[in-house]
Amino acid sequence: MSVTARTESTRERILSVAESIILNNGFSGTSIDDIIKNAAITKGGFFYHFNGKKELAKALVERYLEQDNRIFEELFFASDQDSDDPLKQIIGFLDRFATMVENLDETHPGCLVAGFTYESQQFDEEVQDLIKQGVLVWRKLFQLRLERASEQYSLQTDISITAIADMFTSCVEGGIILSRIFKSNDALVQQVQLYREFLRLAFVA
Amino acid sequence: MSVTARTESTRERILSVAESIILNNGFSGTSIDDIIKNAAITKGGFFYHFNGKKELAKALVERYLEQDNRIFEELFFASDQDSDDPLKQIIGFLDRFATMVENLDETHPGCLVAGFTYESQQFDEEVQDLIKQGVLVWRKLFQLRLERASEQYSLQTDISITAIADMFTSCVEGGIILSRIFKSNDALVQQVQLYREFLRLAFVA
DNA sequence: TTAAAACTGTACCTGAGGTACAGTAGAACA
DNA sequence: TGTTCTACTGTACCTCAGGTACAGTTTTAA
Repeated sequence: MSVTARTESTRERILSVAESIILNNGFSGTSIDDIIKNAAITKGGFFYHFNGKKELAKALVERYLEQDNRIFEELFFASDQDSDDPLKQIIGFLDRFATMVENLDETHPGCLVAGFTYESQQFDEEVQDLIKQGVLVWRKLFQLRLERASEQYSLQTDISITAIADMFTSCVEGGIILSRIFKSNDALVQQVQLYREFLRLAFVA
Repeated sequence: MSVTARTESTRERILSVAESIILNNGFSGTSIDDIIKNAAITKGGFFYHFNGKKELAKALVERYLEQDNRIFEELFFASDQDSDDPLKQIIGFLDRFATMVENLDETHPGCLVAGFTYESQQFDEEVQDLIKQGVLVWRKLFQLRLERASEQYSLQTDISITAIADMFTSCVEGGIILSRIFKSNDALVQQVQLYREFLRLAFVA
């Protein structure tokens, strides 16, 4: 194991453990002691990797968005193979996303972006901007295909394509909250399916 | 001023101040000192009204759900006057809700239910159950009317009426998160309008 | 074998959350 | 008018979390 790998695995372990605790206790509700106990590391070790909690927050958001984008790209890559039709690509993506959630062993862990939004004053401008840029990336993923779809299909609503693109994020965030409250992934799966149904009804041949 | 009124106004002031700070800093991120400074009260005064932070949390959720239900009932009462058609009642409600959000001076303050969901381990079973019951009340508000609507209209999707009822909560919670990230109520208004559009397209005469 | 990276261990400071309780202002009631 | 209770204020104190600092130890690459 190289030095880099050793470092990365410890750093990654800290981030992974921190994220899972934070999603259930909030950022302020999670102590560094909580994190180091579960990551099997000492306080000194923690501060070797991160200058403090603020730096951890930034690293967590960066890591979360990277992981998320990787998954989204994979799902869209698979769906893009199936069809050239932009609407079918989106619907394929949503079906794959729903299946992925259905196959989770436990309730969806939650979204760091949403969690941090309800504690936004704890973070500096930089982290808040990272979050905003992250959501804009999700928007773009859908907006591009929805705009192409609106050329081939007749759109049955006046609401902007941008808002319809954001509706994915909205349904997922809303669905996650419902799933956490009801302690079942069904709610999230259903909200994603409902977004799919909306697109099916709003774009007619 | 009666004794009761004096008490109630102080207690109410504490709750109101606490809610607004908590929605921006999280529950754990909000200190009792933060609350008492902004509520112009001493620590002793705070502990006269609440036995501690846990009791405050419970009171906050109870108060939030009561206020929320009062607003929802008012909006539905107004819409129920306009029409006997259950679908039109819901659409009237959504339009009024959207207008209410549009008329807010500042960005929507956020939803305590969503905020607490991302810090759920900080609260005991009782508070978590209060939150769950609150969401079930919102579900019922829509489900009753949607079921009646499904008798008069042809429903264009297989997804359950319950999930369509929960979609209101989902769109609002998702819309609030988007609005907070983009620092504009437009996103929330649009997501509510999109739910309206979904219902319009899903229920055909 | 050496030097740097990746830690451990300890000690210490500040401030938040919370407890306890004695004292006091003001309304209500007799 | 004085009494009494509610609704506080003020103070003092305890514990633990967040964070700092840094010296010492192990691990790894060259």
